[in-house]
Amino acid sequence: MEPPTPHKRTGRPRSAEADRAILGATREALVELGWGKLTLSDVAARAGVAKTTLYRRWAGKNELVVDAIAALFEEQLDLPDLGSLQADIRGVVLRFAGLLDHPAIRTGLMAVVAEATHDDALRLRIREAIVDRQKHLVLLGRARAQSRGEIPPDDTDPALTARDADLIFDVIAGSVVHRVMVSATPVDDDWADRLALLLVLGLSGVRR
Amino acid sequence: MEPPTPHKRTGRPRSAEADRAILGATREALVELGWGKLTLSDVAARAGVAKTTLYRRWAGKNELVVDAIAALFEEQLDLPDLGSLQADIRGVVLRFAGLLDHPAIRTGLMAVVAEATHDDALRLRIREAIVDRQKHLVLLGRARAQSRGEIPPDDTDPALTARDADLIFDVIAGSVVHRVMVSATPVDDDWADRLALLLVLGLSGVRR
Amino acid sequence: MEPPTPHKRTGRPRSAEADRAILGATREALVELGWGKLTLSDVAARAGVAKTTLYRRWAGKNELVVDAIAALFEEQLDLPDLGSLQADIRGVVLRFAGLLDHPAIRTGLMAVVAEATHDDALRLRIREAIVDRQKHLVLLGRARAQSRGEIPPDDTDPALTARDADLIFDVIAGSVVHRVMVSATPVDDDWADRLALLLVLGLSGVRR
Amino acid sequence: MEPPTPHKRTGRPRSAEADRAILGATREALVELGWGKLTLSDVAARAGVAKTTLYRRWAGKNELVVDAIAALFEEQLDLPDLGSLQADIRGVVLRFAGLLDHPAIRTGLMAVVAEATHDDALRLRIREAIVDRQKHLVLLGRARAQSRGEIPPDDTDPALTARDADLIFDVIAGSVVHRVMVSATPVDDDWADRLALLLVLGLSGVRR
DNA sequence: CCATAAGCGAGACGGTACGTCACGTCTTGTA
DNA sequence: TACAAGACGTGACGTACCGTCTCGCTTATGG
Repeated sequence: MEPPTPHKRTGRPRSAEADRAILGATREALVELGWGKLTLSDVAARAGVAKTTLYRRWAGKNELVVDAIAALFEEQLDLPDLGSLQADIRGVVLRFAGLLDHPAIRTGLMAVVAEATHDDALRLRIREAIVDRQKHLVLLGRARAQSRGEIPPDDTDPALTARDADLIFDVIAGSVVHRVMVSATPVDDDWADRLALLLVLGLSGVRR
Repeated sequence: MEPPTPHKRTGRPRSAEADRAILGATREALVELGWGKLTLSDVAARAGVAKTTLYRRWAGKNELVVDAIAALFEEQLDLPDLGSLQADIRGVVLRFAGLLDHPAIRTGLMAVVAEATHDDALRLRIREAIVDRQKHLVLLGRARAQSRGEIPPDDTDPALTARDADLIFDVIAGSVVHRVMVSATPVDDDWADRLALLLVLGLSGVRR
Repeated sequence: MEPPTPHKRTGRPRSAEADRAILGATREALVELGWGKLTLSDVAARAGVAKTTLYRRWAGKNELVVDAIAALFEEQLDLPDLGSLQADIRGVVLRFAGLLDHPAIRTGLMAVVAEATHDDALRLRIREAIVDRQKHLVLLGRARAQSRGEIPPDDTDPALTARDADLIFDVIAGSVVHRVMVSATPVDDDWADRLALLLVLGLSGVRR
Repeated sequence: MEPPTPHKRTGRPRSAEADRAILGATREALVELGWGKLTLSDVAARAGVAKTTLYRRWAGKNELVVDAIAALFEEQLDLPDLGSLQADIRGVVLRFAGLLDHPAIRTGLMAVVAEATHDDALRLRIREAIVDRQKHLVLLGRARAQSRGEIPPDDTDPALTARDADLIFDVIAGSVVHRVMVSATPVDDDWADRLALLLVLGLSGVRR
């Protein structure tokens, strides 16, 4: 969440307060207006900040929204120990779905992902700011399950380990997003249950 | 693909050639520029058509882009019988990933999905034009697996049946989309294999 | 005064009304605000016209102000026959000074001349729009004086003729401008009288 | 040239070097960019000085540029005795035109004059720093001509005397400036000759 | 068979937001 | 206290697209 464009040592330092206000105003505007109607002028006005201050820190709408959303992910997603692998998966699914319940997050996230299909720098930024930070949840869940004896200990080959984590991550995140965005059906306890069960059963043998 | 706004009989008829040129130009521009930078003036120029001609047929950017993308999904996917449930899943995963390999489809699909997050009519249109056409594959695959004896016959409750099909559909489609769009890693044979295995194992017990 | 950038035959024609409104608004704003505070956005607003319409016709503030002032010169400067060469000169001096009495014209004219010292295109535009159109007054005045027998008929060499006209023009215009701008003393009847007398006497022998 | 805003004794003294660098950079930028495009940030950068240093000494663009230009007019013009009134006039015309040959003087002088049209303090400053210093040449020239017997001795009324000197000054200076700035034609020997002749002849009778 | 009614290209129009620039002020750390 | 550096709020800039609106012209049908 710190300013993405760091600066030299000299001169007046950038206001950290401004950063906070801007990201907050961005989320607020995103909720009220949605991606399409959100304008940087409006964000600046809401944050009580000059437009130039905003452009000094972010290159454009995409970058700003990525950071604004990333901050939400940061604070919203964690993985409380619910006692079993299935319960842990169920928990993270519901939590993720809860995030996507905010219309602004839903819209903003999809919009930047869409833009990222033809903007590699943007895709990289999304990866760093949002995706990679959540992937550790998968690793954490697996470690817990191993310590509980629910799944066998790690492969000796770390490449295989990472490969499997990536698969699980794509399945969990992708399923939830597709459910919410495309099927446009809410993620309820029952659905989360069944997805968690599917994964727990499947995981038992996915390693070859 | 015919003009969505039909017109009276009299006067000079609308040029069908223009419709084709506009939709083609839209897809082309979408790939090059993405949703955000795509402008209707540019589309008109590419199509060799006046802006008025374009606005006579479509109400705005959303409608135009959805139509342009929907045309790409006209033909239904099919599901050749590959001998086992796992092979069938693997097949449909690779086939779907193949679709997303086209830049026009990748960019366009994400763009309209993003837009649909705050446009219910648009979401409905996507459902009808794109999603529902593919969902029958899940049902077909299950029927085959049942006839092979790989999974037990249908629940007596058709609601439960539909519920499960929806889950599978969200998992398959969502995982592939997330892999391609967010993780930005190609879907290869190995990944498809592992996803199919995960599902086959998981399906054995997901029914309660 | 017609649009400086002519256009093709096709498409919607430019509004002549807009041109009139813009030039009028420019003069009005020039009077109220002066050159420095005059903004094109404000001019557009006064004229009830979009900023784009303004930029479609003029490249910038300088060009616009030149045209706005030129129109004033056009309508204000003429040369009524006052019966003698001295009276005619006196008349044009007072008339020119009257123009420079408007603070906005004074400011605007000097500002564009100052800018023109390092902008050849602008200098050319000033020449064409303002200076050259007034120079004919010198020729007209001379012709009248010759027909009255106050000065001898033209040289047979037209180059010499033009050379002399240029000298007279620089002296009259320059003296008035210097009096008003630099000496900051009003041009009154007495001063005009004495300048006219100086010139009439001087002209009697300036030709060699 | 000393800092117009004097300061207290205590603390670090202001750098005289900075003053020189700033005024030099201002003249340089004025020639390159003209009044309109000249920016104080740019001047500061050229002078290797911070903007604060600049604003500590001058209140704004106007004040800075006037000081920068005034320094060029420090040394007074003189008037060598060339043997006749006409030759003396010719000499001062060429000398003044020579001054306007420097691009910095040409541009800067016009710029401050333009600015002075709506800034009385600025006009006063120009009068004191530039104009009045040159006006004594007119008086000197007249005295010489009188001692040569070329023109009659002074009026008994000193007001009339000053009045005539002002007229001559406006005519000479104004004509040269108009020739150089507006007509954008160089002042050559021939033009100076003819202007001087015009004045000598005219002066013979301008007194009433 | 030609009048009517639309379609069409071109491009101007009133808007709105953009992203940039310079202004003049301020807040740092260093001299 | 001066100074270099540079962030800050402000406000105009000139541009880009939006969706609408004339224009003058073309192309089908139907009275």
